[in-house]
Amino acid sequence: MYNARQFSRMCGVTVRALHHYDRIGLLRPRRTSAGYRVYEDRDVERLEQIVALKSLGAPLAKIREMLDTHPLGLADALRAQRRVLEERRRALGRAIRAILAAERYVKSGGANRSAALKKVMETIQMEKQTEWTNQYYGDEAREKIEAGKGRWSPELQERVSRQWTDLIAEVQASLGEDPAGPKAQMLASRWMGLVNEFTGGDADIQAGLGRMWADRANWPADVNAKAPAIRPEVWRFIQDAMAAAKR
Amino acid sequence: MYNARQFSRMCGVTVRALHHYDRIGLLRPRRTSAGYRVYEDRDVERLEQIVALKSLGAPLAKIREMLDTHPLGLADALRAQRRVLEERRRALGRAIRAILAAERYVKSGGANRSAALKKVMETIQMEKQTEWTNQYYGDEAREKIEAGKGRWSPELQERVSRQWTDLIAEVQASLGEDPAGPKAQMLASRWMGLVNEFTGGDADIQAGLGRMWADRANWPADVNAKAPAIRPEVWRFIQDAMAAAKR
DNA sequence: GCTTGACCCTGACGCTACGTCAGGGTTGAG
DNA sequence: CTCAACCCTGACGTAGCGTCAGGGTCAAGC
Repeated sequence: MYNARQFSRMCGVTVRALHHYDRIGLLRPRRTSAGYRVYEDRDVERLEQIVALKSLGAPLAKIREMLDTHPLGLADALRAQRRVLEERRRALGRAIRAILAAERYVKSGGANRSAALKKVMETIQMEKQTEWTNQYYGDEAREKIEAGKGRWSPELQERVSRQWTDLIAEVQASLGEDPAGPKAQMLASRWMGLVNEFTGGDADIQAGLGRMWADRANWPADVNAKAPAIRPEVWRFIQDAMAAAKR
Repeated sequence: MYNARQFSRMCGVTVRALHHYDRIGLLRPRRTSAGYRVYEDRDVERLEQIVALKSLGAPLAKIREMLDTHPLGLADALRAQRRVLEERRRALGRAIRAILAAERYVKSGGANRSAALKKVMETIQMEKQTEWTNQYYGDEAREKIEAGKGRWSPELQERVSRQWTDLIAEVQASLGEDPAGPKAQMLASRWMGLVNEFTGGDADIQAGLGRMWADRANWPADVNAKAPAIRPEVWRFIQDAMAAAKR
C-alpha cells in the first residue's frame, strides 16, 4: 500500500508518469473512496517490467499489449535486455572502428570530406536501425534484420560510386594486361584500398558492399544513371589480379 | 543546386525535416522567385554537421547555437563523435556485466526479484545519464559527471539496505569474536559476496557503493529511517576480518 | 492557350511520453 | 476549525518531425 508519491520514488519514475500510465491503461492502481491512487506490491512488479521494456525502446502501447497477452518472466526480461545491449555494443564497436578509419582518412590529407562523414553517418544509422521488436523477439526475426542490415542508402551508394568511377575507368583501359603484371597488381591493390577505406576494414560492411554491387540492377534509376557500370570483365580482371597476388 | 527532394535523399533526411530546419533557422536555403527551396553544396556540409551533432543527442536549438558561434571542424566532430561512442560502449559493458550478475542471481534461486531488477534498471539509467553536453565538451566537465555517476537512486539505496540488514545484525552480534576466527571470516566473505552480487564485480560500481555508504548522512530521512545503521565498530570488524584474511 | 500531371509551398493538426502549471478537493496536526 | 501538505483532474507545452489539406508552379502535350 503506497500512495503515488511513495510509489513513484520507490520505482524511480515520476508521479506524472504514473498518471500517464494510469490514463492509458498501462498500470491502473486501486483508488480510495476519495479517488486517491493506491499502489500495491504487485504493481511494483508490473512497473518494473514496464520500465524494462521501455528501456528496450518499446512504445507504451506495445508494452501494454505484451504484458496483457503474455506476461513476462523475469529471466526472459533479463535475457532480452542483455541481448539488446550486447547487440548495441557490437554496433557501437563497428561505429567506432568506422570513425577511426574516417579520422585517419581525414588526417592523411583526406580530400573527400563528405565521403568520410557519409561513412560515419551510415554506420551510425545502423545503430538506430536495430528496432526493439527484432531485439525482443527470437533469433529468426533477428537474422532477417541482420541480412537486410547491409543495405546502403541510395545517397551513400551515389557517393561511393563516384569514388569508384576513376578506378574503374583505369581498369577498363587495362583489360588487356596480364593480371599478374605490375599494373594489374597496382590496380587491384588500389581497389582493395578503396574497399578498406570505405568499410573501415569491417568485414560485415565489406559484405554489405559486395551485396550492394551485386544488387545494382535494383538500384533507383537515377542513381544507376550516374553510377559507373562495372562490366563483368572488369570484375573478372580484378578478381584474377587478386588471385594472382595470392599465388 | 538541388531542390528539396533531391537534397533530402542525398543527405538521408526527409523533406519535412528540411522544412523544419528551415523554419527554426537551422538550415535556410536560398529560394527561387516562386518560393521554392534551393540547396547548394555548402548546405550539404552544414547538414552533415547537423546530423552528426544530432546523433550525439544534441537538441536542434543547441546545434544551431553551436554551428553559428563556432563552426565545427570535421576532425573535431569526428573525435567528439568517437569519444561519445566509446563512452557509451563502456557504459554498455558495465550494464551487460550487471545483467549477467542479475541473471546468475535469479537462476541461483534468487529470492529477491526486485533487487535484481533494480540493479539492472539502475545500471541502465547510468547509460541514459550520459548527457551529450558532457560528452561533447572537454574532459573537465566529464570528470565531474563521472564523479557524480556513482550516485544511487534513493530507491536502490533502500533496497540495498534491506538486503544488508540481516548481515549487519549478525556482525553486530559477533563483535566480540576474533576477526581472524572462522565466524568472522565467514561474515566477511558473505559481506564481500553481497557486494559482488550487487555490483556485478564491477569496480566502478563498488566504488559508488562505497561512496554511497560513506554519504549516508545525506540520505533522505525516510530512507535512513528504514536503513540499517552501520556503526563504526561493525565497519572496523569487517575490515579487520578482511585484513586478517589477507595475511 | 489550355489542360494535365508532377512537384512545390504553407499552415495545421497528430503523435509520444511525459513536464508543468492552474484550480480545486482531502487529510491530518494543532 | 484552520492551515499546511498532499492529492486529484484537466489543459496546455515540448521536441522532432509525420501526415494530410488546400493551393501555387512548371514543363509537356494537345
